[in-house]
Amino acid sequence: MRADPTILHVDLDAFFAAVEQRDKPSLRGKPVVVGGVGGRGVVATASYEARAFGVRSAMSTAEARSRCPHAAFLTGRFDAYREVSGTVMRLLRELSPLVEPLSLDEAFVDLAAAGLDDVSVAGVTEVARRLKRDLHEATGGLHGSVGIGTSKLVAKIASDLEKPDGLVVVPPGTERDLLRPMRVTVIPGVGPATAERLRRVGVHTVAELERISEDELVRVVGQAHGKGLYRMARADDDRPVVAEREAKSVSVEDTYDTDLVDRRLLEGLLDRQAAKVTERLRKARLSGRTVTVKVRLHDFSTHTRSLTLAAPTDNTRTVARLARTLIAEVDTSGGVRLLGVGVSGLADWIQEDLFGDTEEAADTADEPLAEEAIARVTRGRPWSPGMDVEHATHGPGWVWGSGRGRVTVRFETAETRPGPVKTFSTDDPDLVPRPRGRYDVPPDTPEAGVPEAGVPEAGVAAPDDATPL
DNA sequence: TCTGGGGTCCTAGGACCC
DNA sequence: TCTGGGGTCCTAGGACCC
Repeated sequence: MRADPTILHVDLDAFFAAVEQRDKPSLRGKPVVVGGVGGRGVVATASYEARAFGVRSAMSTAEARSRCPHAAFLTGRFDAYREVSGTVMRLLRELSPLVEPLSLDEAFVDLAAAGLDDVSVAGVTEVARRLKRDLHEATGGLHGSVGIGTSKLVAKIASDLEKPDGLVVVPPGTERDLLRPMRVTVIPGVGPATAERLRRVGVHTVAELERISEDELVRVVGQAHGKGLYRMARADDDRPVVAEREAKSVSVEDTYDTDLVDRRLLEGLLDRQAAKVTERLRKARLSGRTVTVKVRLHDFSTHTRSLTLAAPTDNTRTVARLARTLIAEVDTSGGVRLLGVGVSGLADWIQEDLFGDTEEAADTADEPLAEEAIARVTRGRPWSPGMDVEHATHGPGWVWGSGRGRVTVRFETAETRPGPVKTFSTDDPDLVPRPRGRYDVPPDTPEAGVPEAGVPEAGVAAPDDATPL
């Protein structure tokens, strides 16, 4: 805990849904749900209009549909979210060199490193007001909630208090009074399992948590968690804002619409995932020693099998071969709903295979039977709801929905007013996926005057890159 | 119509080493 | 011929976060 309120936490309000409403004017003021749209999808973000109907993050999309059938259900456009996130993070770094992103829509900023003259409550309140205004302008209308306090704990809790579009500064010395009446679940790290353990010893609020001894807490929730909670209950938190964090693992996983049993199919899918993971490793110039296969069975039980190599690898065939070996150790006969491949124990990228074992895209060419089955099972739809498209004569728009050989498009962008809704054949050559950044940079922002600024070279989505959330 | 995907951190037992 | 104790690595599972 610092003497001055110099830790700031920003959280963009209903982030994914807000970006969709920005880029799709007809959805402004309407319920929007972003997440998986398949039979086993869950909600990533719901707009506040959808939350009014009881739609929440992590709820199954099926339940969200029943609660709010008239909402727009969209798959995520992560390139767009990453772009907006980048804009926000740049803004924060103008405020202070010490910025710690927690996710695309959240970050801590250390104002002590910002060289401010005035870190009084009034001073930092003014800083936050300016930040919210700048953020609103730079993002084309998004809102963020800001919390400021003497620690990460307090700043994070504060940003949540007046959502959306909130601004809460917790004056030094008032932290414990703020926390005491709150439920223990406000403390990050206290989820359902920990809350239940605490409930069993009569602890529901932070005030009650404060009355438990450290030894007792360690007995109830374990060593690390217990000691941490003992301090958090007293708002005793001096964790630093850490700007650069290195990745510890890279992984890919997919849940399938139906449970899979066929061995060759599972192996073919693992090959694809191994290719994806190693491609990401190579792009990041990383390699790893431990390969992990994750399997979720029909009964939702989750199993992992891992193996550590003597030297790090980023080789697709090495990872694929290990993945096949590892899955053989799991009884998958009852059906597999999720399959994943991960690599951890990361090292800076090392040149390997000096003797010419060159990379190949995939290792499935020798199994054409599985290829067909893979194509049937893979959920990447060519036209997923929400994706950006362009029609030769009607111009830019986005996919409302598709099915039975038809795709319905709403013609509008952030700048063009809502236009017509039209339906096409899914193989209409005049309709193509639209690369990011060509129409969706709002006017009157710094980016608009400098076209290339808002258009990162990686922002072009491949046609088949419609991976569901 | 149950329960995503990408991560981080912790625990606990066994192997292995000094 | 009763056997300590610490440290580190590996593996599997689980809680939690957004």
